[in-house]
Amino acid sequence: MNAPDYRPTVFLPKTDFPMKAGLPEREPQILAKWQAADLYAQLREARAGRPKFIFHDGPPYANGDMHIGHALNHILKDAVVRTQTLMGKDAPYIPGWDCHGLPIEWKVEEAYRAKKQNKDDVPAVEFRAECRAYAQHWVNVQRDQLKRLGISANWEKPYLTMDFQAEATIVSELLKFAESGQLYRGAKPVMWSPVEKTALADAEVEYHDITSTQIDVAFEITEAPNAPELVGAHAVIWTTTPWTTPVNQGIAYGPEVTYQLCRTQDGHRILIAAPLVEAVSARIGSALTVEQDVAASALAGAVVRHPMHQLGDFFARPRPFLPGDFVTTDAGTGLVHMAPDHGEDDFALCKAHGINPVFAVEGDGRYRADWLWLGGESKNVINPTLNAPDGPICNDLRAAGALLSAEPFAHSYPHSWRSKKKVIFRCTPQWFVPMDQGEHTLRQKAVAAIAATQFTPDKGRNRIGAMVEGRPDWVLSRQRAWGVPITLFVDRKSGDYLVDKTINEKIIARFREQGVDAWTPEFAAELLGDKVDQYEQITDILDVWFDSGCTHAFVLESGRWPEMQWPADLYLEGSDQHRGWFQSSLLESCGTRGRAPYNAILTHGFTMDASGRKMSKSEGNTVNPLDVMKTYGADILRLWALSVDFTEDHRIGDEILKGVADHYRKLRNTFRYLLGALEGWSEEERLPVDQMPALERWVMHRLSVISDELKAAAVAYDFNRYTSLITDFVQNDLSAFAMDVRKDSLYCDAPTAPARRAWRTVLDLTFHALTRWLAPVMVFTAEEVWGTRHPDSGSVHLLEWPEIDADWQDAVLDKQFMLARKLREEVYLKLEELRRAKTVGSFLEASVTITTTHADRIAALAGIDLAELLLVADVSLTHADTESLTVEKADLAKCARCWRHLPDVKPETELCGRCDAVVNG
RNA sequence: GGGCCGGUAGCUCAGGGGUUAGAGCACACGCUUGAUAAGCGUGGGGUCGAAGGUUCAAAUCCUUCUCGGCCCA
Repeated sequence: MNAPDYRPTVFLPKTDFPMKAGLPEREPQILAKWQAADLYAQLREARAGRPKFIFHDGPPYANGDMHIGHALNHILKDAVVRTQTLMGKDAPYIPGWDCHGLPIEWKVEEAYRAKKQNKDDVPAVEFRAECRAYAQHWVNVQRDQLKRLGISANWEKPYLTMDFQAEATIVSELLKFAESGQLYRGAKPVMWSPVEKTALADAEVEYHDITSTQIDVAFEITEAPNAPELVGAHAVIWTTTPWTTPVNQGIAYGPEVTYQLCRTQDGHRILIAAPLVEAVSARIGSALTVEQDVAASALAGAVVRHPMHQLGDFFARPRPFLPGDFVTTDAGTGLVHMAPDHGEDDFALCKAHGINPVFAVEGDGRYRADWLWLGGESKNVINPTLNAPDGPICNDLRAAGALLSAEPFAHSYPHSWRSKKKVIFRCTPQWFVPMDQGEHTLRQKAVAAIAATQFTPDKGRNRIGAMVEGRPDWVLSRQRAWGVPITLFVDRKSGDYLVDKTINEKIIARFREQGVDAWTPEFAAELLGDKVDQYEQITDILDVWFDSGCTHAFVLESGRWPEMQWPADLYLEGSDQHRGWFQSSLLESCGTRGRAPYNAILTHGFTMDASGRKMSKSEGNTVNPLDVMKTYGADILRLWALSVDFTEDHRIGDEILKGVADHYRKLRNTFRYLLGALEGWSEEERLPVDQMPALERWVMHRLSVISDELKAAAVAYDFNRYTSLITDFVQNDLSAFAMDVRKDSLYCDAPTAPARRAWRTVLDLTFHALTRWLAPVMVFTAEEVWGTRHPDSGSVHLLEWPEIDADWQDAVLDKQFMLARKLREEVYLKLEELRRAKTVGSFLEASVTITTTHADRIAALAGIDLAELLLVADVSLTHADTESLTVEKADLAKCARCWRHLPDVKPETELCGRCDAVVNG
């Protein structure tokens, strides 16, 4: 006989909330609602007067589409701001962009080239206007893309470093350095194109294979306090740029290198590195006899003289041996000739020993007219004939008896991207901020500020600390057009820059009105009056790192965003910013305010491809966040970013995203079940805590414990822990256990039954907790879920941390359930055998008999309905002399409505007592 | 080449001297067909990047190597 169909009498979950998310279509609709309601403004209002959490957004460069690094970075920022907001803080988010600088300048130039136009023919004002328009275009593009990610920020009023107000702030900050005497004009070797007569950036240089002249040059040793026998011998240097020999000022040796004194066939004694004796012998065409080893330490304090010393003055000065870590024995002689004007290593080593550049080569690449050797030579230094074996340099050296070899040499050499001509390193005047000036130096202040800053992860402290301790003075100047000018006037006679507060205020005021275009000769004349000819108006612009170093002043302090405060609680960027923004902000703020502009720094690693390799367009292994959003949705990308260990490098790829999408589905389905299970809920149904059965109290205990753990994770910015706490709770405690156990009550108990009301009360608490906890992660889905149940109560994002009582925590109860769940596992192991033997299908058909020697366990489980918890027909747990666990098919009738196998099933209705009462009573 | 950092199941992550290294997902098999393009259960899967060393005992501490990353040269 067929059982009656009781399905219509069962209270199954009911909801319109779709299982399939359709995020790519749904998310933009939710976004539009937020925008229409101005959710960001609502948030500010909702949190007004609350303790503030000041996050300061680092400005991405306004160039190109959002890439995966931007996406990760902004999702993390958003998660910080949203979790802080959830915890009740007033956490404003002012997004910003870095708008000046070479890459933009370059793009605009590129457009000129395409039109066969020359940048130099375009008025500077016009050129800058185009740069400004270009930057604004990408700001708009990136802003839309970041909005689509669900980032909650003040998109109506972002900060741009090219705003006139920002440009005025940057000038004002620069002048603070000037007024406090923290600027000086020094020199530094830069890539220089003698053809274009301009400095070049690294990005403007390309390498080509060319043939140069390599020469070996002998310098006579005149003093050697640690090895007197060397006096009269010759130290041999090797170079592929003969034109630098007229500017030589010393010789570098490797402190770890062993040298040898060798005798040539014609009886000269020369000093070279031991591993290079053969190579040198071949080059100079003479057998070499090693006379003695010379330790590097013997060279300390030794001195040579220049082959052209007879010219006097500069050339007559002694040239010291200097220890240089960069000296290798890969090629050459193991002794490196030092021309501080023309090499970075040379410059740094000589500077450390008080030897300064001499500026012998001018902008057009020719030796200056008064230079004693080759002054007035018409060829510039990159001219091959000047450097050739039969050219003037080699000829003079040969005549002086110093040229041991001169041959062609093929190598890769930097060229100008624009003119394709060779470039040189050349010292040029630059503006610096000194790191070690005064009693309380900038370096000391910065080091102290680092010690006072909180780092997440803490290793960041190490990294920036090592950099700050070792870094050279800060070079502020660039010889460029698109940027904030260094607004200084230099006295042509004294070389000092003008410090005049009144003038400086006028400069700042003018910049507020006109921005960087204010810095014209006309303005200089207006400021200086008849003294204008006495001063040189500086036309260099500021390194964009200085711009970004000033964002704290503009955004936190200027009052343009009244919701902000100085200093920031947090800066959050990729670990590359230890050298970048973290440091520029630190130095700028220490120089002007004596402390860092932030209390804490959070860094993230880089996103690699699926196999852990760096993404690059040429490798074709990039993952485009815009595509991910189109395919999966922003919430998937967010869940990904907040699931990985972002403090290290981490990966993204198809398999990973599919895994994230699976996690998402689990969470979504749980919400769907909650919504269905809570259908028709009304507040009258709520049951007081003291009437809750044990399982309900245990779930509340778990909610309370997890609430604490989640808060701790959010405060520590440990989002990967935050999300896994939630998914583990949903998967293990709810889905696989409590929800499974309580299906019977939810589906079959009478709606008024206290047991069912208790469970629905807990489901309601769980719903409120989960929607809010997940709101900072799955921003769109949380809103969709919330709106499905509470369509008229505003955004989920306005809500605060769920009210969960610490009193719900119950260690005894937790132990009890740990034991019960352990037992459940053991029983299921046995039941699976029964099932494989086809004795039972559903575990509801099984009967469990347990004996144990542990009376304490029986006592601990007293008051818990084990049959209910294990979803079996019945459980007998008794004390005995042996441990045993047997399972068998229960000899009980099945209730046709609740499917449980029970003793009180009436054959005529096939209903158990409970179900009979619900259906017929 | 230098500074800093990392490598635990197919994937995302726990564990940071002490039983047989864990979780979730994925996979396989099964149950259910009343969360159903869902839910539940069981299972297989790891020389903890490699090699040395310290120790009674190493995924864990040390050294070297290797692979990868960021920043510099």
